[in-house]
Amino acid sequence: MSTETSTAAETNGERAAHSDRPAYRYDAEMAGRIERKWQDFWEAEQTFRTPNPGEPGSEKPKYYLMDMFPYPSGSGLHVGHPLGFIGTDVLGRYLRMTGHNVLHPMGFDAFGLPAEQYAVQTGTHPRTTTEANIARYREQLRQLGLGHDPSRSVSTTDIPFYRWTQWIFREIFEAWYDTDADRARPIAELRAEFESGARRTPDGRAWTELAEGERRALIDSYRLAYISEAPVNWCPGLGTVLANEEVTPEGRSERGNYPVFRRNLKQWMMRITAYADRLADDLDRVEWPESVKAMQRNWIGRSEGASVRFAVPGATDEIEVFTTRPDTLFGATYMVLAPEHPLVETIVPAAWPSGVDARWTGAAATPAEAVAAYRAEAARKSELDRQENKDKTGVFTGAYATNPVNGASIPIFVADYVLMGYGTGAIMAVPAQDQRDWDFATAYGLPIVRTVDPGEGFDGEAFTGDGPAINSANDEVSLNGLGVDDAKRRIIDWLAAQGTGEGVVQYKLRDWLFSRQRYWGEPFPIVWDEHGPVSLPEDQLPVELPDVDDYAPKTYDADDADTEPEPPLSRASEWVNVELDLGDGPKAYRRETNTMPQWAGSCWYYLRYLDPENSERFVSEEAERYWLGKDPAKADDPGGVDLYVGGVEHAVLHLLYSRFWHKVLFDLGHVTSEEPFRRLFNQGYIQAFAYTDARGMYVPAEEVVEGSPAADGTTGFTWNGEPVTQEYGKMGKSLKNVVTPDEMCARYGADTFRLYEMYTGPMEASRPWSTRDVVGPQRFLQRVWRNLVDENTGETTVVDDEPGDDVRRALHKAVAGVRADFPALHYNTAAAKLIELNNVLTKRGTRVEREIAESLVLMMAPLAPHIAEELWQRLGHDGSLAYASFPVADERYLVADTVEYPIQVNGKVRSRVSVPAEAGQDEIRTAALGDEKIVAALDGAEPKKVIVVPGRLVNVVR
RNA sequence: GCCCCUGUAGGCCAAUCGGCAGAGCCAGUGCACUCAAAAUGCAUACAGUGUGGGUUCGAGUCCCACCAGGGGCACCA
Repeated sequence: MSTETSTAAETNGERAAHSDRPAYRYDAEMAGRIERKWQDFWEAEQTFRTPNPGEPGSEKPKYYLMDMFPYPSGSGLHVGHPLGFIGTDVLGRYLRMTGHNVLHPMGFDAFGLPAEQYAVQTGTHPRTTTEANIARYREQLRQLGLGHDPSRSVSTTDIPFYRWTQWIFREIFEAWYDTDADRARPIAELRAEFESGARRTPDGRAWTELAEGERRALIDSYRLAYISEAPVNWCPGLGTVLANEEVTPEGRSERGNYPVFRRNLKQWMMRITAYADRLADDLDRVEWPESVKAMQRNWIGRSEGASVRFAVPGATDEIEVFTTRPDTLFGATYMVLAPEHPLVETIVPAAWPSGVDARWTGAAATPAEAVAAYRAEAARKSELDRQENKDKTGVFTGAYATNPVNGASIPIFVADYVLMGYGTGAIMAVPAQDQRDWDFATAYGLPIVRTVDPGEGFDGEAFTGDGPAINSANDEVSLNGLGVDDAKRRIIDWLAAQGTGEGVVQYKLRDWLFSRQRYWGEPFPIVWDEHGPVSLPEDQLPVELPDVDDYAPKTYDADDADTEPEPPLSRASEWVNVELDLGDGPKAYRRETNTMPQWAGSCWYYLRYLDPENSERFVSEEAERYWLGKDPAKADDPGGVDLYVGGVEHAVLHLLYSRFWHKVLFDLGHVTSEEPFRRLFNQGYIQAFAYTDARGMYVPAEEVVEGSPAADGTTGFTWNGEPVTQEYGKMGKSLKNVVTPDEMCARYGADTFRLYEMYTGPMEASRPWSTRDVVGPQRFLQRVWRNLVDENTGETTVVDDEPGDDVRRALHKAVAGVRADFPALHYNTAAAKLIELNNVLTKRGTRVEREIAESLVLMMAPLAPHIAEELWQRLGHDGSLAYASFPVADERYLVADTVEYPIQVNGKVRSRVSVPAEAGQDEIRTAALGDEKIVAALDGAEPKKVIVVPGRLVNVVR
């Protein structure tokens, strides 16, 4: 604030110097007083306390409105953050005034790395930092006048909250996916099936023959939350595994720049892949932006194809491939295994076949050497290297496979363009119909056989389009002449009959890595005994985070890949080693020392808002059914939050994880809805200009002066006289372009700030922040105030006269428009209509009639609630207008007596005529053709055609 | 490379079913008020809708191609 050159200083200076300003002018100071007054009032009166089913008020139609909750960061909010929050608040306030029981809660996604890092540096407990940040956020949000129900605010770090996060984890752990019933079921039912013999064990032994350890391992292999050896990003220098996003393209940690290694480590996984089909299919049942649905479908990556087995003469194992183009099998001229494929080792012969192509051997003496060298090279490359370098490389294994459709002997290569992580890690290569295979075949001199006719004049390489099959017949089956889809069906049938393949569905979606070696997260409700993990019974929850001396995981020599993660909790040995009675008498256990990822709390917080105090259940059945239940009036409605607003950055992960958890809870009978969020809306972002000087350093954006563009192409922006370069993008501390809501509230008031944010564009549009434009909305509020209140006395100037028809028309036009705009989230146009109405009143210059004044105040209340409440009170009403009835348009004032029709001749407006509103088409036509300018334009000619659009225009074609 | 979104006045944005390109805000200009300025009020200029085709009586709106900006995916067999 010390370097302030802004108008805030000017404003304050002026006020001091000009005490002749009217005492009751609506300025920032007045706005501030009004805003604090009404915020206190709403809090004291519990205006926004929302009734649950059974309580008075719950008989109204309900509406569950929700924002994606924020992470309370140490730097607080900037003006971009509350855009969505204000948008939902406007809708909530509008819906309350139109008779709805609106639930609009707010909470905090408060586990996370920054608080933990701060703790590592300073020794401050993350809870201390987190709670301080939350308090700051609450203040910042409160001053914006958001109508949240404060009694429902939750934080994921609250122990009563994460108790239920643990409970849900336990439910997931204690469940398995029954693929026959296509739903999750309790694990006890699976165990019962094994015990009774209804379900057979994989090796056919009876349940009673299995040792306890074998039984446990078998059951554990079915669980929806399970332990797996998974390849993860292990960073010894930081002592933790990292998410993919936390690894740089160079294969180093984003934080600290330490080497990161792909290593198989034991981690907790969630079996989200069991839900792949339902997660993809149910996207058709929700009202979400198509782009987000597309991203989720893409992420799930369902593709239908066939699994085909190729025999390898001399080897015991077959090679199984996945292909989406089984119709091209006759064109498969070689095979490729991923470098990590386990069969690589077993099929490699001792020596090269005679006459092997020199390009295939990698100049190695034996296939084993060639393959070993290639695999070592591939292992060195990071995943990104492999993706960036699209030149096809590979090496021959020395072995051949037999194409099941024609018995052809085809060479088997190892190449890193085939990924172990997708399909079976092996492909049949069809260069004629796949560009990647074409590229490889060309480089290594492999044959190319077209099996789809690309048609006359095709001069491309691989042909991936549809066309009749050619060269595709054996003694038993012929695909020749069939289109791609028919050919696929026929060959799959044939493969199935032969026992060499069948139709299958593949997904890109992988199971979800769920454990982190961090302190500031939810502990797992899991202990370990000699056989594996055991969930704690419900009555032993929550498992609270222990206090520790050191919040950091154990770190190692940065290059020592062969180290093991040691989470901070593992050193809390008194907490880790416990004696518990889990039903079989007291026994020693070790606690799970990983913690859950930050996504865990956000997976279900929308459920806790419904019933935040419940200590018996994560949410009561009644509350869930009332707020989230399926709407029987809508076909195939999945239920869920009525409107969920947030940024697109959560398009996949958060929204997919939540949907997964919700479906598990549905399957287990804990909720009645099938989807968490019935309707999703992505708000745009407030962006900002930033400026750099000649050295590329950011300069304070607020102090940059805009000049006129110079002839040499420079933009004319200067800072301290120095030319600077303008950039456009995010708002951030390091970019020196942050504007905070606190500043805006101080300089203009919260209502002006709210109105500005809602007014500058539609909710879904991103747009630049422009402080100088904020005066527009402020002037509007000032004019409304001045139209209704005497600036010198503060008394209302409203009169009880009957308004004239002209004003009534303007009013009802605004009412009708605003009633359409608010529910559609078109706040920018709603505000424009209110400004228009107020401009009519201003221009008229007379005292405003009560009927008009009250309607205007009610209509602006969702956007600018504090000033509206204040005016409502000054107009003589007691209490809040939060539940007052929103004005209804009267049809009588929406129709005009006469309509002015523009008359076009050949599409160009030539004249206008006024016609009574109830005139029929013939009358309008006659009036138009009788108009003297039109008569002149026609010049005696008979019009070819006359188009009359009722209520719109007339077009005469000559 | 593939997919999605967006291009309207100096800036931000409006424009029901294809029907008069302008609702509103900022900045600009002029005037009033003022000793003056600020604030306030009043009045105003400014684009033919990214480009090129097409469909139509009529296109910002529909279709095709291209350009620019933003986003997503990217050897997924």
